[in-house]
Amino acid sequence: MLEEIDAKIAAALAEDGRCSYTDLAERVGLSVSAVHQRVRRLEQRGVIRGYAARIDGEQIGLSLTAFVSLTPIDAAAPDDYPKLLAHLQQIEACHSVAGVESYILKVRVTSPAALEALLGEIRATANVSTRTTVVLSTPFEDRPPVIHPS
Amino acid sequence: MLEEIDAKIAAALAEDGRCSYTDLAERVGLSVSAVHQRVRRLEQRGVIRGYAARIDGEQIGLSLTAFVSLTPIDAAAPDDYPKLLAHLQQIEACHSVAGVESYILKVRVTSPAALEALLGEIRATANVSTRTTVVLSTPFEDRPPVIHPS
DNA sequence: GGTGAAAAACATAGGGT
DNA sequence: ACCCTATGTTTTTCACC
Repeated sequence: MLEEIDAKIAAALAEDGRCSYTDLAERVGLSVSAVHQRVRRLEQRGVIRGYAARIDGEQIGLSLTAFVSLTPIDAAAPDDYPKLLAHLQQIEACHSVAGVESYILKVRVTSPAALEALLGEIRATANVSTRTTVVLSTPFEDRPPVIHPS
Repeated sequence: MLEEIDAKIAAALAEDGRCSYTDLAERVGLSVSAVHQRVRRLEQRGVIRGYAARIDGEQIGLSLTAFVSLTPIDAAAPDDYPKLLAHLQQIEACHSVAGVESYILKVRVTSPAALEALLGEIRATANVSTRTTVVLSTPFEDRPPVIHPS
């Protein structure tokens, strides 16, 4: 949880990751160096885990997004699936979930053929059965979180 | 699709959104101004849609993540659900999907009570039934996409 | 598309309150 | 924790190839 000024800073950077310290300082009413110090503390504390350009998948040929749910085939512990799957770079996210299935993956690929190949690799790597939900369109995504103070 | 140098630049910025033009220039072997120009073109073309700080949800009190699937209750066209739902800031992403359900939302809230309240708002706003899958842990998330040239 | 150089803006570290 | 100042870097623009 964040104190009010830190919340404002984090919110501003979540929205515009390249916002200058000078801008931030004006917005929150502190000096540039005070803001700089606060940002570094937010980074050290792990509140800010890094910065990223938001890339449009379509424009770089990743036109197919899907959610893939995993169900273990034998009763082996699914605890290390993430480690097994991490090398597959088409997997953008991996969530352990409560429900009939154990994990939900979000994947992005160039084509149905690439999806088929990826699913094969996932099944082979982790010994799971998969259920895939294809994304048709994405009205919005990656919206910055609401950051409330205190 | 991107030409080789643009692909390198986009990949570098996807990984570190605050990477300086000076650094980028060294990596790709061009002058600072050439790189600057290319980045601006990538931004204009919409390949780079912005920059964001990666915020750790846990650390700002958003300790509960879930996927919410929507099924329309009457046969009304679900085309404008996204517009209806956009004002709910706890919804981080909204995907239209192929499958039994029409949409998948990714939501982040502070508590089970907040999730309950949010689901009520979603149902009331969009006239849908919901199916919710709670995230237990997230081994990885927001990994930068693989950007291949050409 | 690309370069290089100059001006303006910014980041960063140090010392003081 | 914050402010101010000084210094080095980075961003940005522009004239030219």
